[in-house]
Amino acid sequence: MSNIVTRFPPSPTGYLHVGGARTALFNWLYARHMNGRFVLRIEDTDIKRSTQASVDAIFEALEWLGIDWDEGPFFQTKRFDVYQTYVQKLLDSGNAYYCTCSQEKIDTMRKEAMAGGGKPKYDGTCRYKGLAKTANAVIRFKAPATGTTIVKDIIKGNVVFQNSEQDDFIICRSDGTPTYNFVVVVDDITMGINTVIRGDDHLNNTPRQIMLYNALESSLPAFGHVPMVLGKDRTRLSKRHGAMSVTAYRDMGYLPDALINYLVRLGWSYGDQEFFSRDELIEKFTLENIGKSPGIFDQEKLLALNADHIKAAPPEKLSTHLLPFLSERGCLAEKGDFINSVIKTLNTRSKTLIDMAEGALFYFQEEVLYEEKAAKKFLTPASLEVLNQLIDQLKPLESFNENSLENAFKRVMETNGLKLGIIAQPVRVALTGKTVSPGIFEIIKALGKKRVISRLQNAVQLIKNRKD
RNA sequence: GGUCCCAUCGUCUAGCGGUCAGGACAUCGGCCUCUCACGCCGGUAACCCGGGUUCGAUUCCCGGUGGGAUCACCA
Repeated sequence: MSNIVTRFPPSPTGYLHVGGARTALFNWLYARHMNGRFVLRIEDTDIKRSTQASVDAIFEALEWLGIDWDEGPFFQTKRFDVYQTYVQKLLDSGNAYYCTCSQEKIDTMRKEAMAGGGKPKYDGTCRYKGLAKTANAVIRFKAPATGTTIVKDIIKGNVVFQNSEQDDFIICRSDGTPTYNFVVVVDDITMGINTVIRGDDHLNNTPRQIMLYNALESSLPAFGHVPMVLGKDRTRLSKRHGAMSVTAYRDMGYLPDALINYLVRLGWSYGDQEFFSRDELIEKFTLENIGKSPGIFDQEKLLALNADHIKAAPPEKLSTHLLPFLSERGCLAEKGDFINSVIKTLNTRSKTLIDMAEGALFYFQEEVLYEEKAAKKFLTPASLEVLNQLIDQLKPLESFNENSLENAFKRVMETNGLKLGIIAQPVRVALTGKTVSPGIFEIIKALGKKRVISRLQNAVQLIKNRKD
Protein backbone atom coordinates (compact mmCIF):
# COMPACT_ATOMS: atom_id res chain seq x y z
CA MET A 1 0.00 0.00 0.00
CA SER A 2 1.33 3.42 -0.91
CA ASN A 3 -0.08 6.90 -0.96
CA ILE A 4 0.94 7.65 -4.51
CA VAL A 5 -1.65 9.75 -6.29
CA THR A 6 -1.27 10.45 -10.00
CA ARG A 7 -3.58 12.10 -12.47
CA PHE A 8 -4.42 12.52 -16.11
CA PRO A 9 -5.78 15.96 -17.02
CA PRO A 10 -6.83 16.11 -20.67
CA SER A 11 -8.40 19.22 -22.09
CA PRO A 12 -11.48 18.33 -24.10
CA THR A 13 -10.61 20.12 -27.30
CA GLY A 14 -10.50 17.05 -29.52
CA TYR A 15 -10.14 13.30 -29.46
CA LEU A 16 -7.63 11.49 -27.26
CA HIS A 17 -4.50 11.09 -29.31
CA VAL A 18 -1.78 8.53 -28.86
CA GLY A 19 0.59 10.98 -27.21
CA GLY A 20 -1.97 11.86 -24.58
CA ALA A 21 -2.81 8.21 -24.15
CA ARG A 22 0.82 7.52 -23.44
CA THR A 23 1.06 10.00 -20.59
CA ALA A 24 -2.25 8.72 -19.26
CA LEU A 25 -0.77 5.26 -19.38
CA PHE A 26 2.37 6.23 -17.53
CA ASN A 27 0.33 7.79 -14.74
CA TRP A 28 -2.16 4.96 -14.60
CA LEU A 29 0.51 2.28 -14.68
CA TYR A 30 2.52 3.95 -11.99
CA ALA A 31 -0.51 4.32 -9.74
CA ARG A 32 -1.46 0.70 -10.31
CA HIS A 33 2.08 -0.51 -9.84
CA MET A 34 2.43 1.39 -6.60
CA ASN A 35 -1.03 0.46 -5.48
CA GLY A 36 -1.90 4.13 -5.36
CA ARG A 37 -4.72 6.17 -6.83
CA PHE A 38 -5.32 7.57 -10.28
CA VAL A 39 -7.39 10.71 -10.78
CA LEU A 40 -9.08 11.87 -13.96
CA ARG A 41 -9.56 15.59 -14.36
CA ILE A 42 -11.05 17.38 -17.32
CA GLU A 43 -9.34 20.70 -17.95
CA ASP A 44 -12.11 22.60 -19.63
CA THR A 45 -11.44 26.14 -18.50
CA ASP A 46 -11.06 27.17 -22.11
CA ILE A 47 -14.77 27.32 -22.68
CA LYS A 48 -14.46 28.37 -26.29
CA ARG A 49 -12.56 25.29 -27.37
CA SER A 50 -13.95 22.66 -25.01
CA THR A 51 -16.79 20.46 -26.19
CA GLN A 52 -18.93 17.75 -24.71
CA ALA A 53 -18.21 15.62 -27.77
CA SER A 54 -14.54 15.71 -26.88
CA VAL A 55 -15.26 14.75 -23.31
CA ASP A 56 -17.23 11.76 -24.54
CA ALA A 57 -14.53 10.82 -27.01
CA ILE A 58 -11.92 10.86 -24.27
CA PHE A 59 -13.98 8.63 -22.02
CA GLU A 60 -14.61 6.27 -24.87
CA ALA A 61 -10.93 6.02 -25.71
CA LEU A 62 -9.87 5.51 -22.11
CA GLU A 63 -12.47 2.84 -21.65
CA TRP A 64 -11.35 1.01 -24.74
CA LEU A 65 -7.74 1.16 -23.58
CA GLY A 66 -8.82 -0.22 -20.25
CA ILE A 67 -7.58 2.76 -18.30
CA ASP A 68 -9.84 3.20 -15.30
CA TRP A 69 -9.71 5.90 -12.67
CA ASP A 70 -10.28 5.93 -8.94
CA GLU A 71 -11.44 9.52 -8.59
CA GLY A 72 -13.21 11.94 -10.87
CA PRO A 73 -13.81 12.87 -13.49
CA PHE A 74 -13.48 16.34 -12.07
CA PHE A 75 -14.37 19.25 -14.28
CA GLN A 76 -12.51 22.48 -13.74
CA THR A 77 -15.45 24.55 -14.86
CA LYS A 78 -17.30 23.29 -11.79
CA ARG A 79 -14.56 24.34 -9.45
CA PHE A 80 -14.40 28.09 -9.96
CA ASP A 81 -15.33 28.73 -6.35
CA VAL A 82 -12.30 26.75 -5.24
CA TYR A 83 -10.02 28.74 -7.52
CA GLN A 84 -11.61 31.93 -6.26
CA THR A 85 -10.65 31.23 -2.67
CA TYR A 86 -7.10 30.48 -3.71
CA VAL A 87 -6.88 33.64 -5.78
CA GLN A 88 -8.01 35.53 -2.69
CA LYS A 89 -5.35 33.82 -0.61
CA LEU A 90 -2.70 35.01 -2.99
CA LEU A 91 -4.15 38.49 -3.06
CA ASP A 92 -4.30 38.59 0.73
CA SER A 93 -0.77 37.38 1.18
CA GLY A 94 0.50 39.96 -1.25
CA ASN A 95 1.55 37.38 -3.81
CA ALA A 96 -0.83 38.62 -6.45
CA TYR A 97 -2.07 41.96 -7.67
CA TYR A 98 -4.52 43.57 -10.04
CA CYS A 99 -3.16 44.83 -13.31
CA THR A 100 -4.87 47.20 -15.69
CA CYS A 101 -2.31 47.28 -18.45
CA SER A 102 -4.03 46.90 -21.79
CA GLN A 103 -3.36 43.93 -23.98
CA GLU A 104 -2.17 46.16 -26.78
CA LYS A 105 0.36 47.77 -24.53
CA ILE A 106 1.74 44.42 -23.50
CA ASP A 107 1.83 43.17 -27.05
CA THR A 108 3.98 46.08 -28.17
CA MET A 109 6.11 45.63 -25.08
CA ARG A 110 6.74 42.05 -26.09
CA LYS A 111 7.43 42.94 -29.67
CA GLU A 112 9.99 45.53 -28.69
CA ALA A 113 11.66 43.11 -26.32
CA MET A 114 11.87 40.46 -29.04
CA ALA A 115 13.28 42.97 -31.49
CA GLY A 116 15.90 44.03 -29.02
CA GLY A 117 16.88 40.40 -28.48
CA GLY A 118 15.48 40.40 -24.98
CA LYS A 119 12.83 38.26 -23.38
CA PRO A 120 9.24 39.12 -24.01
CA LYS A 121 8.14 39.68 -20.46
CA TYR A 122 5.61 41.78 -18.64
CA ASP A 123 7.54 44.66 -17.11
CA GLY A 124 5.66 44.83 -13.81
CA THR A 125 4.10 48.22 -14.36
CA CYS A 126 1.24 47.57 -11.96
CA ARG A 127 3.20 45.49 -9.50
CA TYR A 128 3.45 48.05 -6.74
CA LYS A 129 0.47 50.20 -7.59
CA GLY A 130 -1.79 48.43 -5.13
CA LEU A 131 -4.65 48.63 -7.59
CA ALA A 132 -8.13 47.64 -6.49
CA LYS A 133 -10.41 45.39 -8.45
CA THR A 134 -11.82 47.10 -11.54
CA ALA A 135 -13.89 46.00 -14.48
CA ASN A 136 -11.21 44.82 -16.85
CA ALA A 137 -8.35 44.16 -14.50
CA VAL A 138 -6.47 40.88 -14.61
CA ILE A 139 -4.74 39.36 -11.62
CA ARG A 140 -1.05 38.67 -11.87
CA PHE A 141 1.13 36.51 -9.71
CA LYS A 142 3.97 38.37 -8.06
CA ALA A 143 6.80 36.09 -9.09
CA PRO A 144 10.16 36.21 -7.38
CA ALA A 145 12.46 38.25 -9.60
CA THR A 146 15.78 36.91 -8.42
CA GLY A 147 17.29 33.62 -7.47
CA THR A 148 16.64 30.26 -9.07
CA THR A 149 13.90 27.70 -9.13
CA ILE A 150 14.98 24.11 -9.38
CA VAL A 151 12.78 21.41 -10.78
CA LYS A 152 13.79 18.13 -9.24
CA ASP A 153 12.70 15.91 -12.03
CA ILE A 154 12.56 12.16 -11.68
CA ILE A 155 13.41 11.69 -15.33
CA LYS A 156 15.54 14.68 -16.26
CA GLY A 157 17.34 15.28 -13.00
CA ASN A 158 17.66 18.76 -11.54
CA VAL A 159 16.71 21.47 -13.96
CA VAL A 160 17.65 24.97 -12.95
CA PHE A 161 15.70 28.03 -14.04
CA GLN A 162 16.68 31.61 -13.38
CA ASN A 163 13.78 33.45 -11.75
CA SER A 164 14.73 36.48 -13.77
CA GLU A 165 13.46 34.56 -16.79
CA GLN A 166 9.93 34.51 -15.45
CA ASP A 167 7.55 37.41 -15.36
CA ASP A 168 4.42 38.17 -13.38
CA PHE A 169 2.10 35.89 -15.25
CA ILE A 170 -1.65 36.19 -15.24
CA ILE A 171 -3.55 33.86 -12.96
CA CYS A 172 -6.96 35.39 -13.48
CA ARG A 173 -8.30 36.78 -16.73
CA SER A 174 -10.22 40.02 -17.02
CA ASP A 175 -13.43 38.02 -17.28
CA GLY A 176 -12.64 36.50 -13.91
CA THR A 177 -11.74 33.01 -15.09
CA PRO A 178 -8.49 31.51 -13.81
CA THR A 179 -5.67 30.40 -16.10
CA TYR A 180 -3.99 27.08 -16.61
CA ASN A 181 -0.82 27.35 -14.55
CA PHE A 182 -2.83 28.46 -11.60
CA VAL A 183 -5.70 25.99 -11.73
CA VAL A 184 -3.37 23.08 -12.26
CA VAL A 185 -1.58 23.91 -9.06
CA VAL A 186 -4.76 24.49 -7.09
CA ASP A 187 -6.24 21.26 -8.39
CA ASP A 188 -3.15 19.22 -7.73
CA ILE A 189 -2.94 20.61 -4.22
CA THR A 190 -6.59 20.11 -3.37
CA MET A 191 -6.79 16.70 -4.99
CA GLY A 192 -3.75 15.47 -3.13
CA ILE A 193 -1.75 14.76 -6.28
CA ASN A 194 1.79 13.95 -5.25
CA THR A 195 3.19 12.61 -8.50
CA VAL A 196 2.95 14.57 -11.71
CA ILE A 197 3.97 12.72 -14.83
CA ARG A 198 3.47 14.68 -18.01
CA GLY A 199 5.02 15.54 -21.36
CA ASP A 200 8.24 17.49 -21.25
CA ASP A 201 6.58 20.26 -23.19
CA HIS A 202 5.44 21.25 -19.70
CA LEU A 203 8.90 21.42 -18.24
CA ASN A 204 9.12 25.14 -18.95
CA ASN A 205 5.87 25.70 -17.08
CA THR A 206 7.03 23.90 -14.02
CA PRO A 207 9.06 26.67 -12.37
CA ARG A 208 6.00 28.92 -12.50
CA GLN A 209 3.95 26.22 -10.87
CA ILE A 210 6.58 25.64 -8.23
CA MET A 211 6.50 29.35 -7.39
CA LEU A 212 2.77 29.04 -6.92
CA TYR A 213 3.16 26.04 -4.64
CA ASN A 214 5.62 28.06 -2.60
CA ALA A 215 3.39 31.09 -2.42
CA LEU A 216 0.55 28.84 -1.34
CA GLU A 217 2.85 27.21 1.20
CA SER A 218 2.12 23.76 -0.13
CA SER A 219 4.57 20.91 -0.51
CA LEU A 220 5.64 20.03 -4.02
CA PRO A 221 4.63 16.89 -5.84
CA ALA A 222 7.28 14.76 -7.51
CA PHE A 223 7.65 15.77 -11.13
CA GLY A 224 8.51 13.49 -14.02
CA HIS A 225 8.66 14.95 -17.49
CA VAL A 226 8.53 12.30 -20.15
CA PRO A 227 9.99 12.97 -23.58
CA MET A 228 7.54 13.62 -26.36
CA VAL A 229 6.52 11.34 -29.14
CA LEU A 230 7.58 12.61 -32.53
CA GLY A 231 6.43 11.87 -36.04
CA LYS A 232 8.51 10.29 -38.74
CA ASP A 233 9.96 13.68 -39.64
CA ARG A 234 11.02 14.25 -36.05
CA THR A 235 8.55 17.00 -35.41
CA ARG A 236 5.80 16.98 -32.89
CA LEU A 237 3.23 14.32 -33.64
CA SER A 238 0.23 15.63 -35.55
CA LYS A 239 -2.49 14.60 -37.96
CA ARG A 240 -0.27 14.76 -40.96
CA HIS A 241 1.75 11.86 -39.54
CA GLY A 242 -1.25 9.62 -40.01
CA ALA A 243 -3.86 8.33 -37.62
CA MET A 244 -3.42 9.90 -34.22
CA SER A 245 -6.59 9.22 -32.33
CA VAL A 246 -6.77 6.22 -30.07
CA THR A 247 -10.11 5.14 -31.43
CA ALA A 248 -8.76 5.23 -34.97
CA TYR A 249 -6.47 2.39 -33.97
CA ARG A 250 -9.39 0.52 -32.52
CA ASP A 251 -11.21 0.95 -35.81
CA MET A 252 -8.19 -0.21 -37.78
CA GLY A 253 -8.27 -3.50 -35.93
CA TYR A 254 -5.70 -3.02 -33.22
CA LEU A 255 -6.01 -4.65 -29.84
CA PRO A 256 -5.96 -2.28 -26.86
CA ASP A 257 -3.30 -4.39 -25.21
CA ALA A 258 -1.10 -4.05 -28.27
CA LEU A 259 -1.45 -0.27 -28.40
CA ILE A 260 -0.72 -0.05 -24.71
CA ASN A 261 2.29 -2.29 -25.04
CA TYR A 262 3.64 -0.22 -27.90
CA LEU A 263 2.98 3.16 -26.33
CA VAL A 264 4.59 2.25 -23.04
CA ARG A 265 7.54 0.58 -24.64
CA LEU A 266 8.13 3.76 -26.63
CA GLY A 267 10.29 5.57 -24.11
CA TRP A 268 10.33 2.94 -21.44
CA SER A 269 12.14 -0.35 -21.32
CA TYR A 270 12.59 -3.44 -19.27
CA GLY A 271 15.82 -4.99 -20.45
CA ASP A 272 15.32 -6.67 -23.79
CA GLN A 273 11.68 -7.54 -23.29
CA GLU A 274 9.37 -6.32 -26.03
CA PHE A 275 6.10 -8.10 -25.40
CA PHE A 276 4.14 -7.26 -22.28
CA SER A 277 0.69 -8.24 -21.17
CA ARG A 278 -1.32 -5.67 -19.31
CA ASP A 279 -0.59 -7.35 -15.99
CA GLU A 280 3.09 -7.58 -16.74
CA LEU A 281 3.15 -3.88 -17.48
CA ILE A 282 1.58 -3.10 -14.14
CA GLU A 283 3.97 -5.42 -12.42
CA LYS A 284 7.11 -4.13 -14.10
CA PHE A 285 6.50 -0.47 -14.78
CA THR A 286 8.65 1.96 -12.86
CA LEU A 287 9.60 5.56 -13.47
CA GLU A 288 13.32 4.82 -13.33
CA ASN A 289 13.22 3.01 -16.63
CA ILE A 290 11.75 5.86 -18.61
CA GLY A 291 14.24 7.16 -21.18
CA LYS A 292 15.24 10.76 -21.68
CA SER A 293 15.18 11.12 -25.42
CA PRO A 294 12.13 11.65 -27.58
CA GLY A 295 10.87 8.72 -29.62
CA ILE A 296 9.44 8.43 -33.07
CA PHE A 297 6.06 6.83 -33.49
CA ASP A 298 6.63 3.78 -35.66
CA GLN A 299 3.50 2.31 -37.19
CA GLU A 300 5.35 -0.75 -38.43
CA LYS A 301 6.48 -1.79 -35.03
CA LEU A 302 3.03 -1.21 -33.61
CA LEU A 303 1.64 -3.40 -36.35
CA ALA A 304 4.12 -6.16 -35.59
CA LEU A 305 3.29 -5.95 -31.92
CA ASN A 306 -0.40 -6.12 -32.73
CA ALA A 307 0.24 -9.32 -34.65
CA ASP A 308 2.04 -10.72 -31.63
CA HIS A 309 -0.84 -9.85 -29.34
CA ILE A 310 -3.33 -11.40 -31.74
CA LYS A 311 -1.25 -14.56 -31.74
CA ALA A 312 -1.03 -14.62 -27.97
CA ALA A 313 -4.64 -13.80 -27.16
CA PRO A 314 -6.94 -16.66 -26.18
CA PRO A 315 -9.62 -17.13 -28.87
CA GLU A 316 -12.45 -16.51 -26.43
CA LYS A 317 -11.01 -13.14 -25.58
CA LEU A 318 -10.12 -12.27 -29.14
CA SER A 319 -13.60 -13.06 -30.38
CA THR A 320 -15.01 -10.18 -28.33
CA HIS A 321 -12.86 -7.77 -30.28
CA LEU A 322 -13.35 -9.53 -33.59
CA LEU A 323 -17.13 -9.78 -33.60
CA PRO A 324 -17.82 -6.13 -34.46
CA PHE A 325 -15.55 -6.39 -37.49
CA LEU A 326 -17.39 -9.47 -38.62
CA SER A 327 -20.82 -7.99 -38.28
CA GLU A 328 -19.62 -4.88 -40.08
CA ARG A 329 -18.99 -7.24 -42.96
CA GLY A 330 -22.38 -8.83 -42.73
CA CYS A 331 -21.38 -11.96 -40.89
CA LEU A 332 -23.77 -13.17 -38.24
CA ALA A 333 -21.16 -14.53 -35.93
CA GLU A 334 -21.52 -15.07 -32.24
CA LYS A 335 -19.28 -16.19 -29.44
CA GLY A 336 -18.75 -19.90 -29.17
CA ASP A 337 -16.81 -22.90 -30.38
CA PHE A 338 -17.20 -22.16 -34.06
CA ILE A 339 -15.70 -18.68 -33.93
CA ASN A 340 -13.00 -19.92 -31.62
CA SER A 341 -11.87 -22.57 -34.05
CA VAL A 342 -12.09 -20.05 -36.86
CA ILE A 343 -9.81 -17.75 -34.92
CA LYS A 344 -7.33 -20.52 -34.30
CA THR A 345 -6.90 -20.94 -38.03
CA LEU A 346 -6.29 -17.24 -38.59
CA ASN A 347 -4.39 -15.86 -35.65
CA THR A 348 -0.94 -16.55 -37.03
CA ARG A 349 -1.75 -14.90 -40.32
CA SER A 350 -3.51 -11.73 -39.19
CA LYS A 351 -1.78 -8.53 -38.27
CA THR A 352 -5.01 -6.72 -37.48
CA LEU A 353 -8.58 -7.68 -36.67
CA ILE A 354 -9.52 -6.40 -40.10
CA ASP A 355 -7.14 -8.90 -41.66
CA MET A 356 -8.70 -11.55 -39.53
CA ALA A 357 -12.28 -10.58 -40.31
CA GLU A 358 -11.53 -10.50 -44.03
CA GLY A 359 -9.81 -13.83 -43.78
CA ALA A 360 -12.75 -15.30 -41.91
CA LEU A 361 -15.43 -14.23 -44.36
CA PHE A 362 -15.51 -17.50 -46.25
CA TYR A 363 -16.38 -19.41 -43.11
CA PHE A 364 -19.63 -17.54 -42.83
CA GLN A 365 -20.76 -17.43 -46.42
CA GLU A 366 -23.78 -19.52 -47.30
CA GLU A 367 -22.55 -19.75 -50.86
CA VAL A 368 -18.84 -19.63 -51.51
CA LEU A 369 -17.89 -16.60 -53.53
CA TYR A 370 -15.27 -17.80 -55.93
CA GLU A 371 -12.56 -15.47 -57.03
CA GLU A 372 -12.80 -15.55 -60.76
CA LYS A 373 -9.17 -16.27 -61.45
CA ALA A 374 -9.00 -18.90 -58.74
CA ALA A 375 -12.03 -20.79 -59.98
CA LYS A 376 -10.84 -20.63 -63.52
CA LYS A 377 -7.47 -22.02 -62.69
CA PHE A 378 -8.33 -24.74 -60.19
CA LEU A 379 -11.98 -25.71 -60.58
CA THR A 380 -11.37 -27.47 -63.87
CA PRO A 381 -12.47 -30.74 -65.37
CA ALA A 382 -9.07 -32.08 -64.44
CA SER A 383 -9.81 -31.71 -60.78
CA LEU A 384 -13.34 -33.04 -61.00
CA GLU A 385 -12.32 -36.59 -60.31
CA VAL A 386 -10.19 -35.63 -57.34
CA LEU A 387 -12.99 -33.67 -55.73
CA ASN A 388 -15.43 -36.51 -56.23
CA GLN A 389 -13.07 -39.00 -54.72
CA LEU A 390 -12.49 -36.76 -51.77
CA ILE A 391 -16.20 -36.44 -51.19
CA ASP A 392 -16.42 -40.19 -51.17
CA GLN A 393 -13.60 -40.46 -48.71
CA LEU A 394 -14.93 -37.82 -46.36
CA LYS A 395 -18.57 -38.81 -46.33
CA PRO A 396 -18.19 -41.97 -44.26
CA LEU A 397 -15.85 -40.34 -41.76
CA GLU A 398 -17.22 -40.28 -38.24
CA SER A 399 -15.14 -37.37 -37.08
CA PHE A 400 -12.82 -34.90 -38.70
CA ASN A 401 -9.47 -34.91 -37.03
CA GLU A 402 -5.89 -34.49 -38.09
CA ASN A 403 -5.53 -38.22 -38.60
CA SER A 404 -8.69 -39.14 -40.39
CA LEU A 405 -8.38 -36.20 -42.74
CA GLU A 406 -4.81 -36.93 -43.59
CA ASN A 407 -5.67 -40.53 -44.36
CA ALA A 408 -8.57 -39.52 -46.55
CA PHE A 409 -6.34 -37.22 -48.54
CA LYS A 410 -3.62 -39.80 -48.68
CA ARG A 411 -5.96 -42.30 -50.28
CA VAL A 412 -6.97 -39.80 -52.93
CA MET A 413 -3.37 -38.92 -53.53
CA GLU A 414 -2.36 -42.54 -53.90
CA THR A 415 -5.11 -43.60 -56.26
CA ASN A 416 -4.25 -40.72 -58.55
CA GLY A 417 -0.54 -40.63 -58.00
CA LEU A 418 -0.76 -36.95 -57.12
CA LYS A 419 1.02 -34.90 -54.54
CA LEU A 420 -0.85 -33.03 -51.87
CA GLY A 421 0.18 -29.78 -53.48
CA ILE A 422 -1.79 -30.64 -56.58
CA ILE A 423 -5.03 -31.57 -54.91
CA ALA A 424 -4.95 -29.03 -52.13
CA GLN A 425 -5.50 -26.00 -54.31
CA PRO A 426 -8.74 -27.13 -55.99
CA VAL A 427 -10.05 -28.15 -52.60
CA ARG A 428 -9.02 -24.83 -51.14
CA VAL A 429 -10.82 -22.94 -53.86
CA ALA A 430 -13.87 -25.14 -53.46
CA LEU A 431 -14.00 -24.46 -49.74
CA THR A 432 -12.93 -20.84 -49.55
CA GLY A 433 -13.21 -19.43 -53.04
CA LYS A 434 -9.65 -18.24 -52.80
CA THR A 435 -6.16 -19.50 -53.45
CA VAL A 436 -4.86 -18.21 -50.16
CA SER A 437 -6.18 -19.49 -46.88
CA PRO A 438 -5.25 -21.28 -43.70
CA GLY A 439 -4.03 -24.86 -43.96
CA ILE A 440 -6.37 -27.17 -45.78
CA PHE A 441 -6.88 -29.56 -42.87
CA GLU A 442 -7.44 -26.71 -40.48
CA ILE A 443 -10.17 -25.28 -42.66
CA ILE A 444 -11.90 -28.60 -43.05
CA LYS A 445 -11.91 -29.18 -39.33
CA ALA A 446 -13.19 -25.71 -38.55
CA LEU A 447 -15.84 -25.78 -41.26
CA GLY A 448 -17.19 -29.15 -40.20
CA LYS A 449 -18.41 -32.07 -42.23
CA LYS A 450 -21.69 -30.67 -43.41
CA ARG A 451 -20.30 -27.48 -44.86
CA VAL A 452 -17.29 -29.20 -46.35
CA ILE A 453 -19.28 -31.82 -48.22
CA SER A 454 -21.75 -29.28 -49.47
CA ARG A 455 -19.07 -26.92 -50.66
CA LEU A 456 -17.21 -29.70 -52.43
CA GLN A 457 -20.41 -30.78 -54.10
CA ASN A 458 -21.13 -27.25 -55.19
CA ALA A 459 -17.72 -27.04 -56.75
CA VAL A 460 -18.28 -30.29 -58.56
CA GLN A 461 -21.56 -28.97 -59.83
CA LEU A 462 -19.93 -25.78 -60.99
CA ILE A 463 -17.35 -27.68 -62.99
CA LYS A 464 -19.99 -29.87 -64.54
CA ASN A 465 -22.11 -26.92 -65.50
CA ARG A 466 -19.16 -25.32 -67.08
CA LYS A 467 -18.46 -28.35 -69.21
CA ASP A 468 -21.89 -28.27 -70.71
C1' G B 1 16.21 35.07 -31.02
C1' G B 2 16.01 33.82 -25.27
C1' U B 3 15.28 29.66 -22.08
C1' C B 4 14.94 24.45 -21.33
C1' C B 5 15.45 19.32 -22.84
C1' C B 6 17.80 15.53 -25.75
C1' A B 7 21.85 12.65 -28.64
C1' U B 8 23.82 4.00 -29.39
C1' C B 9 21.95 0.35 -36.02
C1' G B 10 16.69 3.42 -40.65
C1' U B 11 13.20 3.02 -35.94
C1' C B 12 12.30 1.53 -30.51
C1' U B 13 15.99 0.36 -27.16
C1' A B 14 19.92 -2.65 -23.62
C1' G B 15 24.41 -0.76 -21.78
C1' C B 16 25.35 2.12 -16.00
C1' G B 17 34.87 2.76 -17.31
C1' G B 18 37.47 -2.76 -19.90
C1' U B 19 31.48 -6.07 -24.12
C1' C B 20 33.30 -9.58 -30.73
C1' A B 21 28.38 -2.91 -28.32
C1' G B 22 23.02 -7.11 -27.02
C1' G B 23 17.60 -7.47 -28.31
C1' A B 24 13.15 -6.02 -31.20
C1' C B 25 10.75 -3.83 -35.75
C1' A B 26 12.09 -3.01 -40.71
C1' U B 27 15.38 -4.96 -44.52
C1' C B 28 18.25 -8.93 -47.23
C1' G B 29 19.45 -14.29 -47.75
C1' G B 30 18.12 -19.49 -46.53
C1' C B 31 15.19 -23.53 -44.27
C1' C B 32 10.24 -25.47 -43.36
C1' U B 33 5.79 -26.10 -46.56
C1' C B 34 -0.87 -27.97 -49.30
C1' U B 35 -1.40 -21.75 -50.79
C1' C B 36 -0.51 -17.53 -47.69
C1' A B 37 1.27 -16.84 -43.28
C1' C B 38 3.62 -18.56 -38.64
C1' G B 39 8.10 -20.51 -37.16
C1' C B 40 13.36 -21.39 -37.44
C1' C B 41 18.54 -20.17 -39.08
C1' G B 42 21.80 -16.46 -40.87
C1' G B 43 23.48 -11.48 -43.00
C1' U B 44 23.78 -5.98 -43.60
C1' A B 45 23.41 -2.05 -40.05
C1' A B 46 24.86 2.29 -34.59
C1' C B 47 28.05 4.69 -30.04
C1' C B 48 27.21 13.00 -33.73
C1' C B 49 32.08 15.88 -33.58
C1' G B 50 36.19 18.02 -30.68
C1' G B 51 38.62 18.57 -26.22
C1' G B 52 39.61 16.90 -21.41
C1' U B 53 39.53 13.12 -16.74
C1' U B 54 41.55 8.07 -16.72
C1' C B 55 46.15 2.81 -17.64
C1' G B 56 41.47 2.64 -20.45
C1' A B 57 36.04 5.98 -22.59
C1' U B 58 29.81 4.56 -25.98
C1' U B 59 29.78 5.23 -20.67
C1' C B 60 32.19 10.87 -16.51
C1' C B 61 33.13 16.55 -17.45
C1' C B 62 33.33 20.82 -20.88
C1' G B 63 32.55 22.91 -25.70
C1' G B 64 30.54 22.51 -30.56
C1' U B 65 26.97 20.63 -33.88
C1' G B 66 22.27 18.66 -34.68
C1' G B 67 17.20 17.73 -33.25
C1' G B 68 13.07 18.86 -30.11
C1' A B 69 10.12 21.85 -26.73
C1' U B 70 8.65 26.46 -24.90
C1' C B 71 8.27 31.76 -24.70
C1' A B 72 -0.56 33.83 -24.53
C1' C B 73 -6.00 36.94 -20.81
C1' C B 74 -4.41 28.00 -24.77
C1' A B 75 -3.94 23.95 -22.05
